[in-house]
Amino acid sequence: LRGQRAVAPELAAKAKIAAEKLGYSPDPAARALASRTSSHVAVLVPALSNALFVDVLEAIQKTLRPAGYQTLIGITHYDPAEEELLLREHLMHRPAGILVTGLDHSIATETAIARSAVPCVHLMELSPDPEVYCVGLQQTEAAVALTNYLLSTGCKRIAFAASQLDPRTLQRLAGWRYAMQAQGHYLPTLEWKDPAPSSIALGAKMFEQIIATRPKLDAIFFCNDDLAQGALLAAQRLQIQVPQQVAIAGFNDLTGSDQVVPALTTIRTPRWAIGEAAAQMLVTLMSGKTPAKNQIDLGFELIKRASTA
Amino acid sequence: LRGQRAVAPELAAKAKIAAEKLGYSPDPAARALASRTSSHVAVLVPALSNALFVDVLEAIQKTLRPAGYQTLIGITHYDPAEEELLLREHLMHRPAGILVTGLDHSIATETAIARSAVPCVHLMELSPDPEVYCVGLQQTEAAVALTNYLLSTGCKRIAFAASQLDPRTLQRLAGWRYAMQAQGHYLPTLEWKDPAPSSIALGAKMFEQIIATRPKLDAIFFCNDDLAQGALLAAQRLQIQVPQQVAIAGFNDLTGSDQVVPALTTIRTPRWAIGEAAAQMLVTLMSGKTPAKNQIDLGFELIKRASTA
DNA sequence: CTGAAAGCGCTTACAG
DNA sequence: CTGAAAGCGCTTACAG
Repeated sequence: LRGQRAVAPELAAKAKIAAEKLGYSPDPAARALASRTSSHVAVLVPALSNALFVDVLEAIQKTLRPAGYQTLIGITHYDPAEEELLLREHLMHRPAGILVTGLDHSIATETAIARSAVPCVHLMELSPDPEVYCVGLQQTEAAVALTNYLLSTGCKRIAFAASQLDPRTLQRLAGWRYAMQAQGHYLPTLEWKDPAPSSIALGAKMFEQIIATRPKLDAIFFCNDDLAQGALLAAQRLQIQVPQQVAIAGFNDLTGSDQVVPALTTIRTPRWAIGEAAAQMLVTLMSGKTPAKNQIDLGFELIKRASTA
Repeated sequence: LRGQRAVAPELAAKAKIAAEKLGYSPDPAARALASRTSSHVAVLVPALSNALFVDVLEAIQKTLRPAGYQTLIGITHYDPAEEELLLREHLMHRPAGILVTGLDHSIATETAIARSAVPCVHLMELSPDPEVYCVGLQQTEAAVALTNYLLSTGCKRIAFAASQLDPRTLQRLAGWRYAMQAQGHYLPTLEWKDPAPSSIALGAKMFEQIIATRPKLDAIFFCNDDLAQGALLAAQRLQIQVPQQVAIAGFNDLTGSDQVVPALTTIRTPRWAIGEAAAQMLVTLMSGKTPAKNQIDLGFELIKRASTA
């Protein structure tokens, strides 16, 4: 009835009809107990308040559901300890697969995944280890590309404003730093860090602080679009012309970034494609097959808009 | 070991120690099979692109996880047919409880829930039927309150701009209509409807269309904050003064609404409290108890900001 | 208050 | 290619 066994076709058809008639539906619990694996996939993301992950999740579900898997979403709040706890809880339920964000996890998380032998694909980043399954983009390179673009428009004093300070933000910081150093424009005082979660309100606050402290900046590169959107609003309140007085750029091309005034220069990240490809790779792994590649780099796109010269 | 049975305490302690030593962890699949119920709760929300539901979900998970339940999130995309399909899939897994958004569901959805005998709590709205478990607010009344406030500031020609046209949006439309009719200011031409999902970009587009068609409006009441935020940006591009030329109001008090220029007048909805209270009510029901009340009205708050006079 | 048996509804070897 | 038995790891009555 599951199409697993070589059965005479008429017999299978008869069984199917009988099943229909009786309204039979298989019990996932019994199946899970007998087969020692469930149809659940645990997905661990840092936060849904970052619209980025909403899009990733949407793409994951769209791919996993037709393949017969249920998605269990865990929100780690960017906290490795919470991630570890969530993972333990999910592992108890013997998921068929795991999708985790990024590559930086606690040792306990890493070993728990490895020991469980549950297939696992990493989202958003690319690992130097070719054995690790991951789908993402070169965060560092994307930041280099954006910084180089800002430099090419004549900006020299380009600040980097980081919030949350999660691994991907720090990779972008490294990319900015690399590009700035390459042109001899790097200064430690151009780095702004705030561990608070990114939001429009935080972006506004950071912009006010940065402008108050360093009034002669050419540009500010925010690690996420919501911060940059907030900065644009703060600039409007302070009557600071963007990009004439200071250029502003973001990262991710979130919703609204094409609407703000001026429209935001940013890096578009292929989050739907990442979610879909990662889910697809996991489906392959869960069915016992080997994916064509262990790593998929989906790239990024520099979006030039009016918030930079 | 589960603390269900009356057991001599020393014996229980001994068992506990042995369990620790052996690294015992119960198998949820076996438990589900034997007890005919799982520890899963299915949560059906329309979309995660509306930040409102991200907050509701966060509160639900925060309440359900410590109680030992796993959350299975289903996204219906505001489509009753998709909701029905999702619910069927979830019901197959015999969830311990269900949380659904709103009260308008397909007949098949309603009967499937009823037949399953799985406890179910409805989110966001309040039912006229006292038997139905629900936690939410009076959407209609909230819209009346906001409209009356706009009227009290001297606005007469107040348009209502609706997107998505889901049940809650239509309730708000009804509230606006009621308040406008009460003052004799209602005109059918003041109603603007767009079935597309609400977003900042759609709000900008709607604002441009409305202004082009009806240049002499006093105010526009958008059914959701993201639309209103987009409208504010469009007004800025068109150099239309808010609220001097036209006042703008939204609904939900989403993130950023306090930051936009001018800050947005809106209705703050208690979404975290709704998620928490609904999850709590469901936990009570799942443990076989009767909740204190079947319906919880968590109210709303009128937030007066600079986008209205 | 405690132990041991039966059974939940499947899947997986194992015979035929 | 097909049928029937054993067993997955729990919970739930049922004896003692």
